[in-house]
Amino acid sequence: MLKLKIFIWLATIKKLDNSFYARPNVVRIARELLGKVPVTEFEGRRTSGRIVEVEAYNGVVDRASHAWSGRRTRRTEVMYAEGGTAYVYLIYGIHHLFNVVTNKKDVPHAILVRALEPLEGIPLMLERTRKAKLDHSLTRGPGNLSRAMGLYTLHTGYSLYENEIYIGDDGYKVRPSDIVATPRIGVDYAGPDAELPYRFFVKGNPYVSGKKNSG
DNA sequence: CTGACGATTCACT
DNA sequence: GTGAATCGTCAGC
Repeated sequence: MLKLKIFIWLATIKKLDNSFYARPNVVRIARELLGKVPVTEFEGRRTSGRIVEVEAYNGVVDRASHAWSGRRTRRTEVMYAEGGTAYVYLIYGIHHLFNVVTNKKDVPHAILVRALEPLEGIPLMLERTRKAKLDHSLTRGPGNLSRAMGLYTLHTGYSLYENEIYIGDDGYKVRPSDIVATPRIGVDYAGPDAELPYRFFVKGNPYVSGKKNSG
């Protein structure tokens, strides 16, 4: 019974494509990513989960963005790629953060995926994170979820239109009344842009990071 | 070449 | 609430 359900779900999940990622409004795309399903499949080992928290980074006009004022370095170069490209970078020398590049080539928009609810491959996620049993910390917070999904800096630049890393749409819809917008976490350096309501999460979901779920 | 530091997490008080 | 972990990146010399 469970196997049949999984089979049907696998057959119905549909990869998000360029018509989703290439649009101009990164804040809107971020909100729409809630409920979508990132999938990784490395060497036949598959993990996936449903997105419950994201943050939008609005390119050159956003002081919180790595691409603010057109900054273009070896690390951030991938942000200027076409929408549907993975941007994974290392922070604090420890954590790998998974982002999705949006908009067209040369417009460095990106969305940080901050939390998800695990779906497939939970045993593999536990193995990767060296956790003994499932709890909400498994995929809560951008560092934790990247580790659980097996995403590291070596994956930066990967296309999300291939089969190793992509984001699927299985038709699940988050109720608009359950979506909360707050300022982004950890961007105090961004001056007035630190106040922008570019973080979105699913109200009450236990995998959402932050102290009170409310920013 | 050097030094400061980060879109975080976790253990500890 | 505070501080340590840990290293690639980047600005400045």
